[in-house]
Amino acid sequence: MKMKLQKLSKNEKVVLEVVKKSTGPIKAYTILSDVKKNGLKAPPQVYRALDKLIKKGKIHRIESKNAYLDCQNSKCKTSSRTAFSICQKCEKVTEILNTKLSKFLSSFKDDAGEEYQKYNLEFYGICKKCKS
Amino acid sequence: MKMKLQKLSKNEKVVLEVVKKSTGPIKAYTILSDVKKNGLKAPPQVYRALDKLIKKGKIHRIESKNAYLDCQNSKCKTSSRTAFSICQKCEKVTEILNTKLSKFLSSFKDDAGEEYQKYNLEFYGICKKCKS
DNA sequence: TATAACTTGTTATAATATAACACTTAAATG
DNA sequence: CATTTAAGTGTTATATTATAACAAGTTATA
Repeated sequence: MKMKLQKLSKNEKVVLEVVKKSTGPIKAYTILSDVKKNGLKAPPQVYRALDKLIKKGKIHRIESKNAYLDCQNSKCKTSSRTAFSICQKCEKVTEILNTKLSKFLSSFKDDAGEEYQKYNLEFYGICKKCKS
Repeated sequence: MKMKLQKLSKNEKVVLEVVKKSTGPIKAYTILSDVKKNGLKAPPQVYRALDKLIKKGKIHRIESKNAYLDCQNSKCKTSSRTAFSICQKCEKVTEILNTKLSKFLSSFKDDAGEEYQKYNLEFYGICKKCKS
């Protein structure tokens, strides 16, 4: 399966750095206020970069939080199959990299016998830290 | 496991009817314009009803679409464990009710050994109709 | 009937995201 | 290497989605 080089543009690099250095999922407008020192000024600049970074597998979007998270998987080439655990107390989000899970979901057939190339799974619970 | 009666208020009934008669996921402001003939006028009235309906297991929120869908599962008492298939072409959304899937996910343990009471899974693909 | 819990109505505004257009830079092609 | 095509950028304005805050009405029930 061929892969594009996925080189990053200037704005994409700037945005990715901000997402990377965030300790958790970060919101688009938080990114925007942060990258203003790099000369970026308007929402479309951030959203465009985020969209590309997602397509290039560098970050993920946490749908239930409208927030963006650095991809923790060094082997993550695409953003097509994602799973996360989300703490409902401290809001911590962790990417789940679990072969058994991804195999199960990738080969899952619905009642019509269809498989899916792409999925997003979000687990909600209380993380170990918050439990103790 | 005890269950509240889950009686619906006036606004909740009105909003639920609109969601039910929609052929697919429906957006909050589409609901709003529809329920104006029932006297509802402002977003909070709709959003409040939607939130309650979700809690009562009557509807689901499709996170990646910011849209709301009638629950197809007659036994659906809570909205805590959901799975959907989403056609990327025609946008059709179908709730997946599959025991093997729900059992797998309900008993899934992450690397820290934690299980989760709640999850939302969204599969993306091309539906049978769009394929043919 | 008092009172608590829930529900509603309303205005305003916050938060998230995209359209559209002009312009610049990089890459691919002959 | 000149051309032209594609990708990226900057900018303004606006669309879309959602909530805060508060006043008042309704229902359940102690």
